[in-house]
This record gives sequence, C-alpha cells and structure tokens, in this order.
Amino acid sequence: MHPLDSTRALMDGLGGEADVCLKCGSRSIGLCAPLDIAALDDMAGESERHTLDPREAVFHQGDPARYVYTLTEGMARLTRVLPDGRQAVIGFRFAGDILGFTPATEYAFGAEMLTRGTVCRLDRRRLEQLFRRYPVLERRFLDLCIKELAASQDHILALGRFSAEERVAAFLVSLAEAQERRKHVGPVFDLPATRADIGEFLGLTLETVSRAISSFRKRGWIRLHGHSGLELLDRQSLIGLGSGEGSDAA
Amino acid sequence: MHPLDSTRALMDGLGGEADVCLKCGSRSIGLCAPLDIAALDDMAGESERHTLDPREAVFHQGDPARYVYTLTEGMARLTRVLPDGRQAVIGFRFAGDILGFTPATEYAFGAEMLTRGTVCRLDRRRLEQLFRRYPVLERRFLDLCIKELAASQDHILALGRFSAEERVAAFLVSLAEAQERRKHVGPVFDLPATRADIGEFLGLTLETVSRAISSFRKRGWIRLHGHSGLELLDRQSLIGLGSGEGSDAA
DNA sequence: GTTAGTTCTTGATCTACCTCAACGGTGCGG
DNA sequence: CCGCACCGTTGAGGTAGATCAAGAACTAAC
Repeated sequence: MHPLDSTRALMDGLGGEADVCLKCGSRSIGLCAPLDIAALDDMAGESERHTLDPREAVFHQGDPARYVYTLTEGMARLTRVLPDGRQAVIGFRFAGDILGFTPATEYAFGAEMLTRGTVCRLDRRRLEQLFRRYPVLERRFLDLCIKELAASQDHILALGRFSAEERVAAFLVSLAEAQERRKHVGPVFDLPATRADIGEFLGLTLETVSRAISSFRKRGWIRLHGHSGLELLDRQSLIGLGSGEGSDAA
Repeated sequence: MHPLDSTRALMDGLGGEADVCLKCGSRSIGLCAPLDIAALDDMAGESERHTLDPREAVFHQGDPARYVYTLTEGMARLTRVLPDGRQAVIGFRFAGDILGFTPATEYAFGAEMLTRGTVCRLDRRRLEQLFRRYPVLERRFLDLCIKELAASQDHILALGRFSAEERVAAFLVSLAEAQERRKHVGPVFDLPATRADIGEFLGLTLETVSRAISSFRKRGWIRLHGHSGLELLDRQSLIGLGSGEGSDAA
C-alpha cells in the first residue's frame, strides 16, 4: 500500500469542494500547505487531477507553459534534450513537488513519470490570480524556488567535483531521504529510476552506475530487492562517501 | 571608463535620499528595477554601500545570513567548500546581481570579488519588511530566483554532458553576453576569472581550460589581450560548440 | 510455467581529461 | 627600467570512466 493512500482513507467522509485537497497527500509538503480551507476550496475549483502511466509525459520541452502541476503521487524525472540529441536528466520529483512553474512562455524541460502517478493541474493565469488573492502562496513559491536552487547547487558541486562512486552514493542517500520525508516506512525504498536514468542525472554511463551499485553491494552497504527495491544496510558509509569527506579530510 | 559610470554622471544633480539608488547602475537589472522613487527612498535609507578589493570576501560560507547584497559594480564568484577541502565555484555574479538571499540561517556558499567593486548591503529583516510594504519586490525576487534556477539547470546540463571544449566555449559566450546585457561596449570583454576559477566552475583543471582557450585562439575564434582581455572573433563557432550541436546534429 | 522483452551485470579495451613538470609571459613594486 | 611573483602555456605520461560487447536476471504477458 502506498503511504499516501492511508492519509486519503482517513479523510474520507468530508464534504465541500476542498475535499479533494484536504485528502491530497501532497498538502503537507506541496504548494497548498499554508492555505486554509476557504483557499483550498478556491484551488480545488480551479484545478484538475490526472492519472499518468509510467514513462508518460506530463509535458514536453518546448510546449507552451500554460499549466503548473503538483505531482500528487508517484515519481517523475525532468529531462532536457540538446540540439544534437544528447539527453540529460535535470532532476527527479516526488509526491508534493511542483512541476513546470516558469515565467517563460515555454517549458525549458520535459517531465515524464517513472511510476504510475497523479498530477494536479492548474492554469497558469489562474495561479497568478490566486497569488493576488493569497499573497502567502507567492511567498511559498519563493521559498520552494530557493530550496530548489540550493539543491541545484549541490548537484553542480557533485557533477563538478565528485567521483562516480561519490555521486551514486549521494544519489542513493538523497533518494531514501526524499522517501522518508514523504512518510515512507520500512527498510526497502523504491528505485523506479533505471541505471540509464540515474546515469543521465549524474553525468555517468549506465555501466558506471551499475558498477558503483555492485561495488556497494559487495561491500555490504546496500541490498537490492529485484530491480526496483533498495535497502540501505550501512547508511553512514554511503553518507560519508556521498558528502565529500574524501580521504584527505580536513 | 566603466560603462556604469556614464549612467552615474548623467544622474548627477538630483536631490533626495533616493539619489544614490537612482544613480545606481544596477537599477536596470537588479532588485530595485520595479520600484518608484518613494520606494527607492525607503531602500536607500535602509541600505549601506561598501567597496571591496579583488579577492576580498563579501561573506563566507557558514556565516549567519544577516544581510542581502546587491553587487553594484565588479564581478564576484560564489564558492563552496567540501568537508575534505575540495572547492567548487558555483557561479559568477555581475553588477546588478543579488548575493546571499536565502531563507536559511547561514550562507550555504561564500562570495568573493574577482575585481574591485561595490556592494549594496541590506539587513534581511528590513528586506522582509520591505516585502510587506512593496509586494512587487517579492515578485521580483521570485522571477530572479526562477531565472537563476534555469541558469543552474543549464550549468548542470553542461557539467553532465559537455566535453571540456564545449564547456569552455559556453562559458566564454555567456561571459560576453552577461557583459553586453550590462551595456558593455567595444569588442574586448573583461575576463577577471583566472584559469583556475574557470576550471573550478566548469569541473575541469586549469590546464584543460588553458588548452581549450589556446585551441580556440589557434583556430582564430578568439584573441587575448593580456591576461584579462578577451575578444570574440568568431562568436558563431563558439556558440555552435557551446550549445550542444555535436557533429551528429538532429 | 514458458517466453519474450527489458534491464542489469561484468569484462576488455580505449580515450578524454587529469597529473606532474618545466618553461614563458605579464604586470606590479621598487 | 628591472626583478619578482603570479599566471598561463605546453609537453609527457597515467587513470577514471567511456565504449563496445556478451551474457544473466528480472518482469510481465500468455
């Protein structure tokens, strides 16, 4: 059972339009966190929920940026394609994260689901109206944006200065932490990204990612459960490797 | 003569506290762009200007984040140090850019000048008050933040997928464009960053940066004027190389 | 349970970039 | 104008990770 489903079950039986928002598992992390019930009612009236299959696109790079999405369930990757066809994964997004918020007229990157999941779609002009009605919402966007900026800078640091194994270790730990922030229980985490996805995110080939993961497994740091189950047996070692505490530590 | 000085000269003779802001070369790009004279007067009353030497720090990584700075003159680099002493340059900043805006209690990175320059320092709590008085200011921050996020993603793409020469070409072009946006005139751009600075930004060694620059010079794409003068002779070729149009173009 | 497709693993070889090293140019202080 | 320190350039050799290739494990559909 997906952890978000329990929240939804608990909330059943409430009335009103804000219902779907109160029941929304993203509320604790996402955009709507600071809103009261009247405001949620507004949001719910303006937004549409959609279910998406694995590998299905939420939007494509270059599409007119008409909507802003909240990922309410599942995991997605953000990709960017270069003129010559090379592709990079810019980041991964989880339940509660916002997708496609930009002041530009077109999306600068595409977003594709890695798992089955749902998104909450809101017209961009409506969002601007809601900003005027609920200033706290705009502040919320600013805070989220700065947090994302900090995460991007961490990633720049990793891409520029970390070895292959350091990057993979940092990725596995951050994946686990993202799931724990979303109330994940149990020792086994979801790893819906393929080796190729991870490689495109970390600036490595899928073979190098595979070798790093195998190496961690042989050292007893992790255990794999099929292709998409990950258990961290020695998280401290992974954190040590993945946070830049090289041998010549200061 | 620095291009910003001409603006300042033109504005001489105006009265009032906002004087220093109206005369400020950063106004067209920076934080204060959308403010009227009364609001500028507020800002001017709350902010302090400082002059800094080359290699002097604006603030250090880990310092309590008490102030927000606008870089009004000169060029700075943002650096981050890893526990083991490895260092990376997260980005470069120019006149009009904002430094050190974060919701966290400490700066996540340090900022050091590359040239002599000036900053405009504003207490963070004052800024929050100004947000309440001039909501347009908060929106300005959000837009700038999103723009910076887009730039970070470009950089992630470059670090993850670009070869050494592609990264250096992209850097040189973006440096020139940053100076042109700031009303730079003439064919020779400032290159105050050393090969080591550029290397730490691009995830390369200084030798590799030097080899790439030499290679461009030998191809007739650029000309160097001393250690800090850069002329782009064939910008199209640099743009082509630096924007991911590899040989197998789509 | 069988099969077919996808994803992962592991090995061998290659290469872009790093590392180490020496030298040359630039610009500042006397 | 001269000397010194710093920065940049160039070369030779090493290595982490890419590339190419084969086979094994997982997943899902029948």
